Amino acid sequence: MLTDFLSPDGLELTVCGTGEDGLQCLASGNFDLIILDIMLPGISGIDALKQLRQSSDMPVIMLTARGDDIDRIIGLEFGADDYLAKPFNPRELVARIKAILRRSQRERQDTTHLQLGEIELDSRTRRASVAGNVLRLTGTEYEILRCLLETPGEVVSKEQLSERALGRRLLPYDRSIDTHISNLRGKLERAGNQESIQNQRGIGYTLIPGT
Amino acid sequence: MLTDFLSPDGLELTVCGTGEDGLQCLASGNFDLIILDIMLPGISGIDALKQLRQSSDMPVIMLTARGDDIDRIIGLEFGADDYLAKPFNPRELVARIKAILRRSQRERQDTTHLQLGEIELDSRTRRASVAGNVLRLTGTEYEILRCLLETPGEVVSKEQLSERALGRRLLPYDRSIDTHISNLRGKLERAGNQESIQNQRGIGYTLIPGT
DNA sequence: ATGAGCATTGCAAAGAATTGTCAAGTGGCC
DNA sequence: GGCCACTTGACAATTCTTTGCAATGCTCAT
Repeated sequence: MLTDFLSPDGLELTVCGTGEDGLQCLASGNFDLIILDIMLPGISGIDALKQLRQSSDMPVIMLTARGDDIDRIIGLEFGADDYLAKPFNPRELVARIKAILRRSQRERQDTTHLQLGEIELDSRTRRASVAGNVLRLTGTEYEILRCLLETPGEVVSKEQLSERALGRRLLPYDRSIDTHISNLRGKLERAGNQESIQNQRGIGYTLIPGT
Repeated sequence: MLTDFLSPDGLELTVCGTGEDGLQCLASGNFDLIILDIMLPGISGIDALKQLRQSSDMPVIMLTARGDDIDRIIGLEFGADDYLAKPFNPRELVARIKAILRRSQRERQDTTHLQLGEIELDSRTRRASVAGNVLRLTGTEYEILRCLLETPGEVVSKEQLSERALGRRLLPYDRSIDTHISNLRGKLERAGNQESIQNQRGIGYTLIPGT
């Protein structure tokens, strides 16, 4: 039933019958949000939530029996993001899903001030600088640098860079990222930073503290 | 209230009522991160931050009144790492605390310096050197040397090396590791180091203190 | 102890895949 | 048109893998 209501809005849904099923499903797939019924066969919704929260802060909307304040309060305290009493209006569910997705998306991209060594990046003004020299970066270059700065020292795959900076999947024989990286390196070097972006062959790129 | 939300995640908290209090508290204890309210009795949060930044680069999260852009911008310019508008979602605070701790922890351990005899390895810049001569290692060679340096004197199996340096299982008839070891030896020797990488037949390789 | 037989390793060289970079091409926008 | 950002293609350079063979080490029967 839910699937019918969600798909017109471009939302995809995977249904799991039990808590165990759900947790297993989570491990195997890539999801943005969880709708969790308190009343579950097997482990309870609360327990499932508790377990989930140990490893993830994925948004959760709880479904509770009507007026069941206790569950609701407990749920919110264990880190649910919203709740809905059954029976619910499907349109309301869609609205809440969208509200939460919007918020969590904003939170993700809302880290304001990134810095590594002499490289600084202010997402408020979308400006980057090296040792105080402001860089003239294009939009794509800025996004790539931001991806790298968010996890300094760790490898970021070209797939990730393509999806986040270019907004599309990385295609075979796609040289765009390579070219952007090359240009970005050039700008960083001209501003005084050497060898900060390193390639990990077949994996991606790493940003290391520069000279 | 905050204490209740932070302790489940293993975070300890010390609360100070005023800015003066806070600065004094900092001097006496060992902290990882500061949550700073702009609105403080006594000196303002901004002033406290300014003062703090003269002697420390400890991570700071600022709490501002909702939508108070001015405070936020000033705060970031004086070196806050992130901000949160009041009233805030406690989970969001926890998430940001963790993000910042993760970052600053990584920066700290990225300065890790491995050394054995005259072989040195700087994981910050991913550079290796022998007796001061910087080596030109490829990514894989660097990873292999790092594996060996992490447990000097102990045997590291080829399986481990393959998984950590190449990111795949060691296949039958796979000679890649052997070849990389060979090349690595060549580079070490040319830089002045003799016989540091020894083979343990059927088991793996060992790094021993060099010449 | 000795040497044949087997598995493992060292190393060089060829081959394949990935990446760096330049230059040209495309398309949007003023 | 002219400018700018992005994409694409070409070519060289780099890095990794595979292959071949000689060298080494281990086991076991003699």
